[in-house]
Amino acid sequence: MSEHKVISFDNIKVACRNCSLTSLCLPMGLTPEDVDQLDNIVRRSRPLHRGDHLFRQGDVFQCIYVVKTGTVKSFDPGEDGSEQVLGFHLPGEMIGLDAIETGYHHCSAKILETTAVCEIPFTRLEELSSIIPSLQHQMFRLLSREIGHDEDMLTLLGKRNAEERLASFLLSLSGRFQRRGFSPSDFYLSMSRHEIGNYLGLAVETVSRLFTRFQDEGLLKVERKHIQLMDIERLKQILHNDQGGGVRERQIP
Amino acid sequence: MSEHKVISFDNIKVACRNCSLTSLCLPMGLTPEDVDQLDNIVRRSRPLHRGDHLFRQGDVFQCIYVVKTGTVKSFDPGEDGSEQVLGFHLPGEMIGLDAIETGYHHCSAKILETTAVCEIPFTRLEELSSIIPSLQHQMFRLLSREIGHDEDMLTLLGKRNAEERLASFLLSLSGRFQRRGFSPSDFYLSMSRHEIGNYLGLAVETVSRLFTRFQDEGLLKVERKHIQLMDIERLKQILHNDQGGGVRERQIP
DNA sequence: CGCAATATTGACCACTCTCAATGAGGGTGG
DNA sequence: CCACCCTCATTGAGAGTGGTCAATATTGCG
Repeated sequence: MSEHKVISFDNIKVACRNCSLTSLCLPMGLTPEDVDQLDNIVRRSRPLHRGDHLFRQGDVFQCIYVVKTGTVKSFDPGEDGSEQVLGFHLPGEMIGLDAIETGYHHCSAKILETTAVCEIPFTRLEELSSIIPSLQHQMFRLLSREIGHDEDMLTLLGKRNAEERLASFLLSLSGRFQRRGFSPSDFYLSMSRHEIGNYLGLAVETVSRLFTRFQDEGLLKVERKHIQLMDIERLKQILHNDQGGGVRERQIP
Repeated sequence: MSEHKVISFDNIKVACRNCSLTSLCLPMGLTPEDVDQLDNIVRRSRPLHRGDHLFRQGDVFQCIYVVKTGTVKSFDPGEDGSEQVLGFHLPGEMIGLDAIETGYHHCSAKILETTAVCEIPFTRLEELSSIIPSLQHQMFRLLSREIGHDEDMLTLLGKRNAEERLASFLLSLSGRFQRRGFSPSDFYLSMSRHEIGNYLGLAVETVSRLFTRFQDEGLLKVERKHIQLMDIERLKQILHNDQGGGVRERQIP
């Protein structure tokens, strides 16, 4: 029966299975029956278009979202309109986990390119998690992963210079594309330079200059949104460059 | 029976109840019986001393820790010894949530001043969460809160200048002390200037200079570790100061 | 086709870091 | 109990990364 669904042409089911599989099920020992149960509570939304809001900060929290296709950015709109981009979400990635605590969305989420998402009503997901221990475990893992990722970003913003930040960003994208079966070295950016800079704590101009410099140094080719990483190894070297260089930052006794 | 424990002089039980209450139970509708069950799996560790490691990055993950008294700092030691301080944990706060994903600690944790913690074996906590839906919900909330807090830190590091960062840091401490019944305007820092700077993405010298400046401006009095906030309102104003000042950062269309 | 948004590039400047020297505590051992 | 040392904190001077302002492509959209 589970098999039936996988090979069926019931697009909605298959689509949802895809999202949930990627983020929720694949890594853990969920039985096919469990997956079916999960599938049953997952809803696929209408296609969303660039500029649409998936939700806004302060909205009542009802669903976790999983990107199926497209890209979503999450951001803190700030009290006065000064955004802070918190993340770019590619297919298979979840959005809205920060809303569980208060029941209201802690950040906003906006569509960067035509996107399909799966909606998972959180209350039902909780109910199911109580019944299926491995699903509960998987949920804990997902939340924990988010924390770990945010901590990595804190290190990026707290310790790395502009060059290292952009290299890290590109390599992150590269890896995420690769894991999803796309080219790790040839892709299109769905976000603007402005959004990249905002995300990395840099000015637009700095991002632009760095792209130019990276290109001049043969690290990549860039033409607007189109990126080709020519030397991934050297990009990785940038990350592990001068970390030990600063004697003073060596350690906190 | 639950009442009995509360008024008993079984210090260990009471101690553990205190931790679990603060972080795990208070905000949610756990019944006294649920709390008892939780108490039964919570262990109180021996007192730890300054410099001790609670755990190290890469250690096998077994327990969530809740600070009972004292202060703990969590940090990413970095591959070469360049630390990134990720947080300072006061009584009632949890440590180790980022380890759930992989089963290995994602960061290290070190004692800043003599500290007592409660250990909560995570496997048993998971088992209990399956049985007690409101505990599961509370766990999801705790993890979500951590994500939200990290996101706030990303905004701090990505958008705020040195002055705003230190003001935000002091106000955060102030609020957390107040919530625990201590003075919000008169407290001792358990971390060094170096650690504060590291946490805020600033050099030690910058932190030191800012303390001096804040004192000169009458915002606070500082003498080594002893801080007295003299004008909390003005400190808060610093946070909401020039955010709208930059026209260019107004919004991302 | 033309306007608006986006991106690139240059010049300048400022915030913060780095380097360096001094002072103040805190702990240890004589 | 004091001297010594080591770490931590403070302060000053100078430098540099990256931000700001501004002008000019370039693109995309109505």
